[in-house]
Amino acid sequence: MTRPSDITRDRILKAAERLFAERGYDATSVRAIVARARVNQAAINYHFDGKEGLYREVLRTAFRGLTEDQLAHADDTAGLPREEALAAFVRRQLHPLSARDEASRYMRIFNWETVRPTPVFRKLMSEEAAPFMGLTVDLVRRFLPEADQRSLMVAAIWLIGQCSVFVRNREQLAGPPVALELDDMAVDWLAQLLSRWTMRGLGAA
Amino acid sequence: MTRPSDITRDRILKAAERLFAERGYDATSVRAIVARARVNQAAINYHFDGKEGLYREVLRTAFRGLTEDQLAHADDTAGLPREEALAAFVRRQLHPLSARDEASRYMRIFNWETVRPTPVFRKLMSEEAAPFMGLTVDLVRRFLPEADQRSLMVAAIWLIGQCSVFVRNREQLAGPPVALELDDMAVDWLAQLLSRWTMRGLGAA
DNA sequence: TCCGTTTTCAAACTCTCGTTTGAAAACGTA
DNA sequence: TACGTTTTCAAACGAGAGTTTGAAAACGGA
Repeated sequence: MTRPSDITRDRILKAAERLFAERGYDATSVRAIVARARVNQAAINYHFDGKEGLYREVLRTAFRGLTEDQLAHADDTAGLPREEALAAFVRRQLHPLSARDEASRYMRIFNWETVRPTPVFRKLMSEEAAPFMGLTVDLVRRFLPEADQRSLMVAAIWLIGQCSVFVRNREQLAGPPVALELDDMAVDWLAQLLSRWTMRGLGAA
Repeated sequence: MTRPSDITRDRILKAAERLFAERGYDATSVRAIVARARVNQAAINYHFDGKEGLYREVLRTAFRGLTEDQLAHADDTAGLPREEALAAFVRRQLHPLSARDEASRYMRIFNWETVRPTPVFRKLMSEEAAPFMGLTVDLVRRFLPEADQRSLMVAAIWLIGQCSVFVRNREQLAGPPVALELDDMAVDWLAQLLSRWTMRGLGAA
């Protein structure tokens, strides 16, 4: 494997991932991508059938990367008491805060999409978000056993939203007027705080 | 006042506000703006010294409009019991869900900025967001009278984040796999749900 | 009314974008 | 080695972007 052509493909993907995360789809030019990847300009059209096709590929990678972490632990948490399962879920959702890795970039790509979703993203979302949403709904159901489906859905989004506001706005929150510096220890502290408030909110002791 | 030239200026501002809110800065062309405003293409450069100057002006308007809107209700809520004050705050934060008015557009322009803040926006934010944050911190302090400043800050962001996740992602949440349709009645129901969970989370009965 | 200023206008300019092209190079297999 | 295929490459294309231009029109005080 790893034929020369695959190397080119990979370099493009890596460069595109970084640039899309940093500037968004529109503001990222094909020329900027090929310059960073040090490949020819026509390579994107050859390997990905255009800029949009490349973006689709990057989005897929990002989505898998973000959700597989939670999905991989789905079985573990199912065996835990609901309080511990929730705490673990929150801690994992906050993970991009304590690591400047792929997950942070993936999150950033998603941020661009939340304001005005591209058709590519909409499709991906409607096709592949179900497992993750299901997992989250299952979790909140353990606290709201009698709630209807719509309430469970809202509770799941509520839970996700509480975490994502910190992840999304980390950079801004670091500055005035909030000045919230989040080192690794602070992230653990934050996770505990959020877990406690969420559990109490959903009616646990 | 309202000389003919001011009318042109105003038409451009109104059209730009709508288009920037809808599509963001990059994806909005000056040709689209002048078409909607029904003015000549050169008018933007004449009156605002270019697209960027126009955006700066729109951003200023948006910021003023939003902060005035939020802070105008600060006095009302100060007199209410903390539970009612919180409910009113949540309902107010969810307002863009049920109205397509100026405030919703302003919020949307801000959403664009949270992904990749322009220098103009950063400055505006660090200088003028303090009153709104202060208001929110005051509100959560009524539930956490003994908490330190950092916890209060986190609680304030937590509160804001719970609401904004529904506002920001309204379009996506309407589709699969969530399929959360939010008409006016549903927004009221959602506001009640969020208020209740938040209050319990922060330790109120 | 007259005249200098302000404002509008259609057209063109320059730049960057994503994509296409056709040939050259590299590759894999017999 | 020889040959068909895959992959790379430099160059150019057409579309759309923001801006500039210079003249025409509208305005406003004397």
